[in-house]
Amino acid sequence: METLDTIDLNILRILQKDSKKTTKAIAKTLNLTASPVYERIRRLEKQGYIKKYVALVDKTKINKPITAICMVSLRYHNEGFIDKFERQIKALHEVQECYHMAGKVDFFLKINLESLDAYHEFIRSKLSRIENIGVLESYFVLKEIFYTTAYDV
Amino acid sequence: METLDTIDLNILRILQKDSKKTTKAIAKTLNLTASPVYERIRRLEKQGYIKKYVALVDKTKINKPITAICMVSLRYHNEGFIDKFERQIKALHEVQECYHMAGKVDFFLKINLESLDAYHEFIRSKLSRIENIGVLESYFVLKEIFYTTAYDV
DNA sequence: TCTGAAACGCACTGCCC
DNA sequence: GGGCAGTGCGTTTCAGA
Repeated sequence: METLDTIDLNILRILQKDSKKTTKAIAKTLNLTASPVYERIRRLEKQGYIKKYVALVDKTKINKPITAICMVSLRYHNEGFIDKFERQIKALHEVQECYHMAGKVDFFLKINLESLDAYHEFIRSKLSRIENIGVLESYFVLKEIFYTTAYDV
Repeated sequence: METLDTIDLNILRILQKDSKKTTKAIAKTLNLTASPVYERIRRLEKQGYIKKYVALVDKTKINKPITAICMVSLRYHNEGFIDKFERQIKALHEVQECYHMAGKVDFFLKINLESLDAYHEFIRSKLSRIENIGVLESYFVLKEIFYTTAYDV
């Protein structure tokens, strides 16, 4: 697994923005033919640089306009408790992202729902039912200023 | 622009997980032929339910192992200041996400970098140079427990 | 590692139900 | 709205350089 050259990075840049772009079109912008571009993409997939290809959906159109960031601190911090919490969070399909953090807050959760009512209900009947949660603080997104899944390679 | 039926939602579920799945394969799992699936996907794209198709890249492999969440509060909150801040943030390619929040914190930023040193340098030479920033608080991701771009449709 | 050509499969269209 | 058959294009493979 060698390091990536400029062509590889350019391919990643392009596919991170638009994975539907054809290898032919990519080849053209990189002044190559389709074959080497095709080979490189396959290599980037195989070596795990590209994890997957996904469709990004408009959350307001599918009735998930509310995004909340929820900061959670646990009461007890031994290994068993943390693992259990992680397993329980993974089972909640409303949670889109969950990070174990450094510092006084233990976890960041990003949650998408259809309404504040639904969020209230989510906290009441699901999140707060998880044992061992000490502090639970919610922040709401007023407006998405900027969002991209692309890294600056 | 009518509401989505079960087949549309199933297509969204599939494409959010794997956009490389062929219409043929999708058709098979939904007990349909390729044509109606193809038509529906085109409609979902045209009506904006599907915004784009992207490749998701492994951040550690491309040397961006550090993810930080940065909470920013502005000093002054009139319209001009907020707009200007948003424009300045968009120009920083290290920032992957930026949300205007409700509450005492004004903005959430998600930042990916190659090292803590790079983060230090980013704060010092870029973020803190933006005028009108009052409070600036950083949180670091120890471990990504769960991450998906898919909404629970 | 790239080019160029050849084979294959899927996307896409049009017509039928 | 879905099924079916046909066409073109992109993907995929391979020889050669």
